[in-house]
Amino acid sequence: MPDHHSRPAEATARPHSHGDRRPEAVRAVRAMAAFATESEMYLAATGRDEALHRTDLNGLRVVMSSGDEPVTPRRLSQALQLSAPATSAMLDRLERLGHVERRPHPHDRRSVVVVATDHAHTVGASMFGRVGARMAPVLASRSAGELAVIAQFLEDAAVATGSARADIRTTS
Amino acid sequence: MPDHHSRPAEATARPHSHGDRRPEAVRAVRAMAAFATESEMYLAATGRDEALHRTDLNGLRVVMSSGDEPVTPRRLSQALQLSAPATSAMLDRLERLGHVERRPHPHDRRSVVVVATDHAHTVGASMFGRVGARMAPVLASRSAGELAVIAQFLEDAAVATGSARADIRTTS
DNA sequence: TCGAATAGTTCCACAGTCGAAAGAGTAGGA
DNA sequence: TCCTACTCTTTCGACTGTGGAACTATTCGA
Repeated sequence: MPDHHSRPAEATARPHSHGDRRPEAVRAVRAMAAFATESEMYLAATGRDEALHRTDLNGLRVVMSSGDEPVTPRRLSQALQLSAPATSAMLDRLERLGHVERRPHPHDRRSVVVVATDHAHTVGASMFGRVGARMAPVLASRSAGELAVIAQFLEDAAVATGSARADIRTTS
Repeated sequence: MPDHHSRPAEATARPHSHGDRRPEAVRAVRAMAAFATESEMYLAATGRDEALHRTDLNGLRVVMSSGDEPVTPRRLSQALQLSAPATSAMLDRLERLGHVERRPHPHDRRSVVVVATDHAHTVGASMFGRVGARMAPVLASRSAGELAVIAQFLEDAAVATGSARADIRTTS
């Protein structure tokens, strides 16, 4: 997605109302784009390192962050915006590599419950640990107050991005 | 990539030195993961909307944000971590859809220079405009001082993520 | 009880990636 | 100046991920 360097970005960053033209806002938007791009490239690189496709990594993320809530193929399909066959194929790959197990659903015999294995947790630890190590000084050098501002902003930005994605469906 | 909900994340967020265990830091890391995930999903959704693969969108981003520097297939290949044939195929797709043009390189006849068309700028404007509209109130509600803190943090976080990606190559 | 709907999997066609190879061009050293 | 090694891009072919259609098993409500 183009950042503020490109023509259309600057021309259309304020489609309905006047956008925020403060230089701090421009810099923040550019920084968000750069961070999003680096995150995507890190995902792709770790995927190559672990022989996992991007979809597989995202699937693991959903399974591993579901808490006590059982994860079914249906739920994964919705969370990842994948078709049913693609979700099945992804689970085939993760199962073959020993990252997940399909278990019978406790009260719906059409379905299965997907659980992550210890191997998956090891891989996740390695991935998160690597970026966590590099991120530690970035976090440590900020005060609690600054981190709270940053966190709140990113939460709001995530919601806004999700709304923009929903806008695509309603305008198509 | 697993966020803090998962076991390995918490267990390994401090691989060498003690990580930042302040609740504000935990919240910030989680917010970064959520924002990165939403950004990736927005990219995928707009890609589907415009019949453009994720690689194509990233390619356009590189072409459109290159300023005066000529973009060659070689440079695109490096920026996107794609093989030469994959870069060629991507340019084929973008050219066929009228988003880019391949022009003769001014002083290296082996190469070409890739330029974005007005059509590409229109698409970029639409994509950025949509998310820009949703992001506008998020930016407008922050002071210049807050935005400066946020931007600096995300720039540092992007560098840290890039370093983590480089770490993959050296430890593999 | 039965029919409609749901859940997941399989089959198959399409599309994106990369290794190998080929052709054209460049650069540097003898 | 010329030749060799290297570079750049594209093409070919094999592999892999996605999604539509179809199938099977199961669930649920009339």
